[in-house]
Amino acid sequence: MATIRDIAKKAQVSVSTVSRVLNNKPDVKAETKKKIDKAIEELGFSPSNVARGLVLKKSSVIGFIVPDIANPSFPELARGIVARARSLGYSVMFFDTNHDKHVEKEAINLMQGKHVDGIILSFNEANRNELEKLIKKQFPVVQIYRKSSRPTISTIALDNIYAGTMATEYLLKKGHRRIGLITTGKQTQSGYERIIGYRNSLEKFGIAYDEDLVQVGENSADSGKRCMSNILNLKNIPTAVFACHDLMAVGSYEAIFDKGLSIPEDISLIGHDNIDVSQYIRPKLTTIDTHKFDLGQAGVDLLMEEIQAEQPLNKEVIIKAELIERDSVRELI
Amino acid sequence: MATIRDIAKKAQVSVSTVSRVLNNKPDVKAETKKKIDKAIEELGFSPSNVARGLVLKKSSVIGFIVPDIANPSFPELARGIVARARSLGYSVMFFDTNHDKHVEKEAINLMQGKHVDGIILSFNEANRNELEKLIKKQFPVVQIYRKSSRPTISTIALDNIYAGTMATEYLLKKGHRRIGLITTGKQTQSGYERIIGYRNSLEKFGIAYDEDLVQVGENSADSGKRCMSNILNLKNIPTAVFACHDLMAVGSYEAIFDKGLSIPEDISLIGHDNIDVSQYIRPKLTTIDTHKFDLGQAGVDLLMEEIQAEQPLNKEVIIKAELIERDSVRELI
DNA sequence: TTGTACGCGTTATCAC
DNA sequence: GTGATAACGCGTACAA
Repeated sequence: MATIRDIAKKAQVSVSTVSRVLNNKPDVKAETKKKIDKAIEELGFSPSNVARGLVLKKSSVIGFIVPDIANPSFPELARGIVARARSLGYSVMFFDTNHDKHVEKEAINLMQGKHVDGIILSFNEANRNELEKLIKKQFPVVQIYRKSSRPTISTIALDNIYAGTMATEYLLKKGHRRIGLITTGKQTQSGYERIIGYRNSLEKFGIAYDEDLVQVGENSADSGKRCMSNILNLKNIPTAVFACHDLMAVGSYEAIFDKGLSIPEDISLIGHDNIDVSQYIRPKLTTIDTHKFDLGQAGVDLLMEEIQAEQPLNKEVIIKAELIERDSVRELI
Repeated sequence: MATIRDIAKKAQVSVSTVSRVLNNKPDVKAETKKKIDKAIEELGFSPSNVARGLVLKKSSVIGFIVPDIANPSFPELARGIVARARSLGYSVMFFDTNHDKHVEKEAINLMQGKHVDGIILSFNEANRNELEKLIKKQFPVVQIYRKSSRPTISTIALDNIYAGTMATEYLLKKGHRRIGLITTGKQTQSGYERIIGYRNSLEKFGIAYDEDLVQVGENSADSGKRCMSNILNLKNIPTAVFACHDLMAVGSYEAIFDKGLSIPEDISLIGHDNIDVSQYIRPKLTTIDTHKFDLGQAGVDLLMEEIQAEQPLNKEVIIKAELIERDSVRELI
C-alpha cells in the first residue's frame, strides 16, 4: 500500500505538499500539482482515512443500525442514507441486529471504538437505556421511525396521524361511511397514531366510532387475514377497510376472496407502507407511500446537525407520506 | 475522551504496561494490573480501534458493496454477511452504488482508505477493470453472484445450471412435456446457465428444444407479462413454463389471467428467486430459493480465507438452491 | 510556494 | 516486570 511518503518521493516533493493537493488547498503551483497527481495515479494511492481520522478526530463514517434489513421499511431507507452520506463525504458502517438487544449494545460499542461520527438507528423502545447513555455522552444519534414519549433524542419519524387521516378521508371522500380498521393496536407507536387519524376523520365527518370495526393484530399477512375474517363475520360489514400495514392488507385479500367477495366491488381496501407486493397483487393495492428514501436522506441531514451541534438537539423531523391511488378502492355512488 | 496515556499517568505506570493489560499479555504483576483496571474504570476509557488499526494494519472491518440493496437478492444476503462477520469480530462498511460505475470505483477507494481488511461486492461485469486492479494489488475481494468467464477473482455464486435443471425436471416429473421458458437471455450469466439446465433436462427426457417456447425479456414484471403473452399466442401453448425470475413469473400471472386462463389448471408456472411477493400472490408461486443468508455467510468465510492467504485464491464457492413447492404447478395425469 | 517537525493513540521492540 | 521510544500514515503550524 502506497503512502503519502511514497508519493512525495516519487514526485520529488515533500509530504506536506502532497497533503496540500490531497486536500485541495491553495498555494500549490499547477506544475507541482500535476507531478503529484501523476504519481498518485501511477501508484494507485488513496490516502488513509484512518490516519487522517486519528489526527483530525473525525472518521467521516456514520453508523446505521437496524433490527432487520430484510424488513421492507429499511432497504429504501438505507439507500437514502448511503446516498446522502456519500454526497457529504461520509461512509456508512452497517449493522443488522436481528432484533437482539445484546447485539444492539454491541453494535453501539463497536461503532464507538471505530470512532464513527454519529449513529442513525432504529432501536426497540425496550433498549432505551443504551440510547440514553449515548445522549449523556453527548454522542450524536438519530432515531428512525420510533418517536419517543420522552423526547430526549432526535428523531426522524412518519406523520402517522396524518397518514391515518389521509387514508380515512380518502375513503370518506369516495363515499364510504362504514369504514373498518385493521391495526397493530395502541401499543405500537404507529398503530396508536394511525388510529387517532382514523378517529379524527370519522369525527370530522360526523360518524360514530364503532369498536366492532376495529381489529387488532400484528404486522403479518396471516394476522391481516384473521382480522379481515373477523370483520367479514360482522352482521353489517363495512364498505371499506383501512389496513395499517400493506402486509396485513395483503393477508386481507385472501380472507375476502375466501368469502367469495371481490375487491373493490364488494369491499374497498387501502393499505399503508407501499411495499413491493402491493403493486403486484391484483387488484393493485391503493396505499400510502412513506418516502423512505427521503426519510433516509433527512436522517443523515439531521445527524449532521447533531454532529455540528455542541449539545444534543433533541429535534424531531416529520416526513409526510403520500397516497398512491391504485385499484383497490371504488367510489360509492 | 481518555487515552492510554491518561490511564498510565493516573495509575502511575508507563503506557506500555497499560497496553499490556489492555491486550491481556502475561508478565504483569497482579497488583499493577489492578491499579490500571481501576484507572480504566474510573476514567471510562476504551481503547481506540482507529489508532490500534493504524499500527496493526488491520481494521477488523470488511466492506460490502451492492448495486441496489432494495433488490430482493440483497437484504437477506446482507443479513448473512453481517451475522457471520459479527461472530468473527468484524464490522461491515456498507455501500449502495445505485448501479453507478463511478460510485463503485469511489466506494472501493473510500473503503481502502478506511483500511477495510477485505471487500465483498457484486459488480457489473462492465466494471471489471476495478476488480482486476484490486486483485493486482493482492487485495482480498470476493465477488457475489456473478461468476466470471475469466476467473481471476474468488466468487460466491449460485449453481444456475443446477437450478435450471431442478426447475425443468420438476415439471417433467409432474408429467409436463411441453415446457416454456421465460428468461433474461444468454447475455446474462444467470440466464445463460439456466437455459443450459433447461435444455439439458429436456434432452435427458428426449424432448426436442423448441425455440418458440423460449421468450427473452428482462427481469421485471412488465417484461414477464409480455413474454407470457407471446407464449400464450402460440398455436400450441405449453402446459408449463419456467420463469427464470419470480418478478417475471409474477408478471406472467397477469398475462395468463387476462387470457381467461387459470394457474395451475390451464398452465403451470415455476419461478426462481423466492422473492417475498411469490408467497403472497395467489396461487402461491412454486419457486426456487437461493439460500441468500447462507450465501452471505459463505461469502464472509471465503473472504476470511482470502485475507489469510498471501496470494489471491481465485476460488469459486457454489451454493445450491432449493425448490419450494407451492401451488402454481399441477401434476398432469 | 514549499519543506521540517511534531502530534494523533496505539502496539512492538528493545532495554533495564 | 516494567519503561522508553520508534513506528503506523497523515495534517498542520511554523520556517524557509
